[in-house]
Amino acid sequence: MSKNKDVLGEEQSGPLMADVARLAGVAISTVSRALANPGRVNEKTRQKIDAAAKQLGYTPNAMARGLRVGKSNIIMIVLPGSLYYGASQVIPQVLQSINKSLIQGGYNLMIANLDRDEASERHILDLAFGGTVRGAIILSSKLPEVDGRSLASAGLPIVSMLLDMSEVGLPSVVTNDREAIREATNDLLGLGHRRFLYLAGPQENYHDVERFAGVIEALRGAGLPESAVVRSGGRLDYQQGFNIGLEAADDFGALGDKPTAVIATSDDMAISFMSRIQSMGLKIPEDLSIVSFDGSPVCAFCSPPLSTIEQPMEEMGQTAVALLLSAIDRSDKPRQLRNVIRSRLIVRASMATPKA
Amino acid sequence: MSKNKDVLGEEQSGPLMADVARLAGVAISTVSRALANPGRVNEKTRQKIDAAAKQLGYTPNAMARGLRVGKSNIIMIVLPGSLYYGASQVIPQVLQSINKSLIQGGYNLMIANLDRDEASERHILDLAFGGTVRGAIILSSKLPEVDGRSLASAGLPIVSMLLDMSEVGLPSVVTNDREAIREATNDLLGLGHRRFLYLAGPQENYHDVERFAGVIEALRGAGLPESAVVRSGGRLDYQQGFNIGLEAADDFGALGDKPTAVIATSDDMAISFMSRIQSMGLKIPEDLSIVSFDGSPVCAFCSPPLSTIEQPMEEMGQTAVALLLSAIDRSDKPRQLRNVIRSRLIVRASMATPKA
DNA sequence: TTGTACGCGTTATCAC
DNA sequence: GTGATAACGCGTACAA
Repeated sequence: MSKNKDVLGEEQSGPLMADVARLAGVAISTVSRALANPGRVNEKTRQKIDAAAKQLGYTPNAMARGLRVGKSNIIMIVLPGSLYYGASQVIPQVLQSINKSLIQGGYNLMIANLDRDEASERHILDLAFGGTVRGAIILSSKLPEVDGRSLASAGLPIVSMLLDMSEVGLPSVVTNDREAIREATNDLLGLGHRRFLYLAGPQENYHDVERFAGVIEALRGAGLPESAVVRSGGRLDYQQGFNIGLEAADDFGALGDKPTAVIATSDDMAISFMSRIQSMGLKIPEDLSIVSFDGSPVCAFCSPPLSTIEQPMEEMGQTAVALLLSAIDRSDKPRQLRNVIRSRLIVRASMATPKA
Repeated sequence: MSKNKDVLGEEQSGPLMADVARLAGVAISTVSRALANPGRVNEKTRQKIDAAAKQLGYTPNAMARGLRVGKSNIIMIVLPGSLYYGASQVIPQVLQSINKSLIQGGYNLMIANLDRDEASERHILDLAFGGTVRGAIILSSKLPEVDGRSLASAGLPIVSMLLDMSEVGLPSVVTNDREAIREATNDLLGLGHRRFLYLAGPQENYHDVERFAGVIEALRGAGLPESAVVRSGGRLDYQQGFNIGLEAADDFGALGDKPTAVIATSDDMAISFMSRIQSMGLKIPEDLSIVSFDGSPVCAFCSPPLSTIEQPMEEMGQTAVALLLSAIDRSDKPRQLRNVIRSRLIVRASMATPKA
């Protein structure tokens, strides 16, 4: 029985299963079955029930169902605050891709921000332990852990995206950063470059390690020493990639033996770096070649157009969701924890043969 | 009693209120009170209960509470698919700002995509009528409506953001688009520009109308006819702002009496437009001045740096949440439906006096 | 195939 | 101030 009261100011509550049952002339449980397992009910009664439900505009109550079956249909995505910064377009792409895949599977997406304060950790843990969410996709290297509660021990399926956490047992969807940047470096070597500047991200994290390793591997392959690359950036307190690029440009100006090619770990850094470098009178790519990471659409419209390594966010999101849902449905462990999605170098005019 | 079974493969379920009650030696209802209304319980027993809860790592079940009190603590944000495109950085900023404000109020944020298909509408309606969400913030001009169910009649507090929907009774948080673009146009007039190109957004929507009106108002103020501005863009099927800019640049090339200033309704359009215009041999700002909308950080690093009208997304998000929560708590109507947050023109080198 | 009865975990209403 | 008890709306054994 709908609790609708005609008194204004009262909470409205839509039609209940009981209302549908009464209108269709059947028991509540029959309605329940007709809606959930349409197969286990007489075709004729099912039609009666469907008609009644439609007539009343009935919508099942998700919380009541969730409580009863002991499961929610909400997945949370854990976003570190630092990811929000910059032009990388990563967040919208990831969210749209993941949400789309989730909805097809009957799930909803909830956002959880993981900042550096304990409150945000506690909040995420409440979501996990309070039964609000059924699984999590994390884009953070650190799992929330407060007061003995830990996201890892919440009994919740978790999939890591962007960061490889297969070593701690989490299914992970990552790109082949190291390989991609190695190939990009090889391209630069092939053009004749012998001295490099590497713009590190804000943290000594997985990506930084992998990407720098890719550069080193390429150098080794060409018989060059590690000293052929100079590191810049990597400041923990800089979240805006743009700032890193500016600082790095200043660093570059102060450098003695100048590199002829720059490898940036994000498009933001590359864009602001290039801007300042050009205002210092240097020409791209004549004086300096640049390649970066992220694949932001805006790179195509820089002057000169910027070479960048595109990360297939759409596919990563789909894969992450697929892994998560399979972990939820059949609780079997995935065959391989580490799932690599290949990224792709988009070559543009910012790379050329060195002048001297 | 926690249903933990030591059998592997069984669903884990954390400690219940009953477990806390037993450990503290009190009744379940007392635990409930101690946690919800700490004032209405003896200080000493409250401490016992808190200790027991902490020891067990108890987290209240959100669905059970929601079912009982008939309210959820989830807010949904309705994002139109078209908003995801481009470099405008609008989505991440909005999400972060809104989520932060919501969490402070004890709410969580759920994402709902509104595409052009009926399925996405139905999905949003299920969320609303199924009791999953307690309120909605919409960034879409159209409210989902399928099979007689309509989001407007879901009995759910709704706040519109970016788009002014005060005319249909929805509290709205908008920027002063028209005024801001009028002032920007005035600045261009002051520099000596008399002929303009206006790059319209993908739809004849609220923003387009407002912004174009701002241009016209400025022209009128200067005694110029409406024909002083040429419209370009505004194609419905183009979602990527970058493409609009490219098309518009081609349109510009074919134009007879060439404008000397461009007003773009998004940074994406302006960036790609400028890129192609420059590759056609024209110089910015000598041959053509440009100003655009969005305030993307990347504009500062274009060549030349791009003047843009910054929309204070952070403040808009906070205001939207404040409106929504006040509508939830005290169900009184807000004094004013239309809430205007002032945007701000950031002047950069892309604007100058016309050559001829 | 359909109906009856109970329980999911919590909060609110009542007595005590 | 505290404890027993009845809901909240739905799913699912079990019986019919």
